[in-house]
Amino acid sequence: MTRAPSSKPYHHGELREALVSAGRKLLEERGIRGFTLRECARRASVSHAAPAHHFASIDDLLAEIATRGYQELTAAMEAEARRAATPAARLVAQGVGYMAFAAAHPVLFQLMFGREANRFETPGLAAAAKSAYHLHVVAVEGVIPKAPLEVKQRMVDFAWASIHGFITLVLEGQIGDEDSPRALKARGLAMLAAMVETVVRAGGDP
Amino acid sequence: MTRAPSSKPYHHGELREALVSAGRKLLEERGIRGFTLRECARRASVSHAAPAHHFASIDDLLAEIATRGYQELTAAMEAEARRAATPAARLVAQGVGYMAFAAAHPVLFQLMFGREANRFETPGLAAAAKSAYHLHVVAVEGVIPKAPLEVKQRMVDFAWASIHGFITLVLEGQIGDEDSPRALKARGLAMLAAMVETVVRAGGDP
DNA sequence: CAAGATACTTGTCATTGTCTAGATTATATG
DNA sequence: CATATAATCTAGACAATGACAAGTATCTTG
Repeated sequence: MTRAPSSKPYHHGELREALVSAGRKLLEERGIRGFTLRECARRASVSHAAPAHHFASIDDLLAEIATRGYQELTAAMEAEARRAATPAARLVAQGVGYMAFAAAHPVLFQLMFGREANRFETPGLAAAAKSAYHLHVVAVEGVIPKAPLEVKQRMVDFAWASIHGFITLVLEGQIGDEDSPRALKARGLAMLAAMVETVVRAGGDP
Repeated sequence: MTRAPSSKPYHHGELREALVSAGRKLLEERGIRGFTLRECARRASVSHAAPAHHFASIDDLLAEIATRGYQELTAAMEAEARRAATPAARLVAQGVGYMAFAAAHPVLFQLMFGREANRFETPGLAAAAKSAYHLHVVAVEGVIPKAPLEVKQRMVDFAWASIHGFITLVLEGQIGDEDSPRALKARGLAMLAAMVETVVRAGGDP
């Protein structure tokens, strides 16, 4: 199918993918401000103007990278969730998946949830973000299926905010900067436990 | 005291302050990626190389702007907290102040809690961030003074994460993008109420 | 095989951060 | 007060960047 290029063919063949992949690495290495189109092109072994045929602008490439990020985040949450036996365990597990993804790809995560990627609004980006969001909704509904809709919505806000806030503060060094990785994980799990307890109570009280 | 410059004196007089002030406006206008030193210089009516005498690099200026941001955030939280009658009300009020500040200065807030400002580590930046953090500690301790230290610490994590996560998701458009400002504020308050209830319960149970 | 579309290169432009050298003003020392 | 010295600013230069234009090579389709 795809022939192995002997020397250097004029057509790259999979330049779009190569740019996304190189860009992702570059992003983690140098941060958002250090991200450049030309360096992506260099790493893909093409000229500096080649990317223009696949991405309208640097923001377009960033949006694509962010989109992939949302897809991976969703997959990471789902993978953890599958191991959970109860709805409450699933909510915790998704939180663990969420945090683990963010910790593994801190700059990508910041790109996804910063305002930079959204400057170039792609339908794919919105859809990918939506499906990650949907996982939170499903997990919370599993825990409090009989609660009124408004309570459910508020608890989705609450669950997501706790998870997202905690890992964001950790990544920025505001929380647990002096803790061992082990201790930090315990802090995260304690946070998730408190969150789930709140959700359970909100559904089971009345 | 400070004479009003008739035409254009060679020395600006307060260039450092002018750069910080101009930079802050520029930041909100164009986002982090659109922030440039030369535009700051232009807005302060000096040459492009003038800022170098006050800031070692563009990251240094960004760090200074972030530092001011933390100081203002602290002040905003304290101002709200002063109106609160009970410890629980204070915890909520500080959360309101936190969110209001973030909503009023979204890009500055993103700078403060992104990884960009921290690339250039200033002692002032760390101190300013610390004192904002300290307010959360004090507020939580007020609500559950008799709880064990570890519970307190976990609840500080929890409270801060909830507040920070919620407003971050709002700013990014992930939460409440279709709500009216009024409805969104209600969602925020509901979130804070759920958070405070959890903190109270964590302290009063045993 | 021809013709046109696609993928890529080279060259260019204004703009950027940072550096060096020089000009101007403030301050301190005698 | 005079003058040396430091602080502040300007002007010019450099490599790097994002974007655009124009040309070249390869693929595809008729």
